[in-house]
Amino acid sequence: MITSKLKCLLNNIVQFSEDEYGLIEPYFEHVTLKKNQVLLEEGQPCTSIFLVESGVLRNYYNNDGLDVNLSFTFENQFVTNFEAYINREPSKIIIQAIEKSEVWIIKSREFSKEKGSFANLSTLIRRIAIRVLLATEEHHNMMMINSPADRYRYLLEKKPGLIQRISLTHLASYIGITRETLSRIRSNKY
Amino acid sequence: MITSKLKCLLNNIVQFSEDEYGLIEPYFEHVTLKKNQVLLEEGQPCTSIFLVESGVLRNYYNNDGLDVNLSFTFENQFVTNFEAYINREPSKIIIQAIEKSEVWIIKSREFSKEKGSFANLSTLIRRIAIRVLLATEEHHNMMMINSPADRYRYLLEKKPGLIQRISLTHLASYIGITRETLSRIRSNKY
DNA sequence: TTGTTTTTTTGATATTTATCACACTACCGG
DNA sequence: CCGGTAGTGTGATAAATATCAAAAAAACAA
Repeated sequence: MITSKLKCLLNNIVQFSEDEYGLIEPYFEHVTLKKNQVLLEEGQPCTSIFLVESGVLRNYYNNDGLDVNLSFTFENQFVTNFEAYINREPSKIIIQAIEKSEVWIIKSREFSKEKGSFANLSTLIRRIAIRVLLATEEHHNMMMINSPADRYRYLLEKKPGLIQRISLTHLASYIGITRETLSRIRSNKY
Repeated sequence: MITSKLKCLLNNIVQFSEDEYGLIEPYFEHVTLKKNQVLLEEGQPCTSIFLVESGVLRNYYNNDGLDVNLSFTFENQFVTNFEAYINREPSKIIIQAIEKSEVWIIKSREFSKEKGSFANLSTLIRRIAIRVLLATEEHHNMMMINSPADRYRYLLEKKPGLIQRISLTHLASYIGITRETLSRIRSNKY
């Protein structure tokens, strides 16, 4: 069921009519995730885009038993694994709730045939794709900052919410350093 | 003038009719760049997508006088600065030819009004955007590999063409290390 | 060719970061 | 309130990487 809250979120991106909401409704599913529950598993196909209504998702992959965090998705943000989504490959990445989260699953792969006859839906997916792209690019540019301490300071300035809500351990992997080093950066040892 | 070579490149992405080529022709411009010539300058708006017909482009930004290389674009590949393109901001990045290059400038921002009435064009731009996105994501994932030596080995295996055609200095900045360190990695000092 | 410039390599040293081991703290359920 | 567990901080040491300086090699132009 498409709630008024969801409509409000979507209307920020594309204006839908009530008739259109009726048409797209079957492709929206609402789920509640417990802390640490996995939304997209490694090896699974990725046919959906996820929209976080509340809570936080962690987007990571596992490298020899070691987690590498790629992104965190907060309220009103979208996430998916584009590589798996576009190329119809099994996902190499894992998406997990790190707090209790309310998430909308947009099963956009399923209505791809209908998109041609439904311009607004096509526009919605395209705009979401661009948002996800820009978020990836931003993290990418952050990672190109040579010193880890500078990367942390960049986040402090540009993404204070991230620093507040994400644990030191997760943040360290996101910045590309060890827990210990981030702990020392934080206490101004460097 | 839309050449048969360009048609061949575009047909890999979307099938256009001869009539359609007539319509989109005004938005395609062919340029020849000398070595080191700049295609997109810092601070300029970015209203085009670039398609490399021959040669190589370097996509980088300048950080306190130091170049940070973000990507290299080879034959048949597309590049643009999405952040500037989408948000209509001045570009923070610079695109430069590092060899003599033949490039198509696709002035896609200019025909955005016509896109609605021209589904194929819309599809072309969307598919190009996805290609650029996936390339960015791939570099991003490469950068998350912790050790620079492993990043180099990854490129050796997955992108041998890159290693062959890009100078050590440019590669080092792309991998995120100094020239000297890359030189030593290459001669197996580590 | 020759000289000039750019790029790459090498060495010595300083700095940064990882690793390992363990102490400390905060939080949660019984 | 207690005890367990997950998360964070600290110290000592090893490893990786940057920095600086200079030589060697390669590319380029006259």
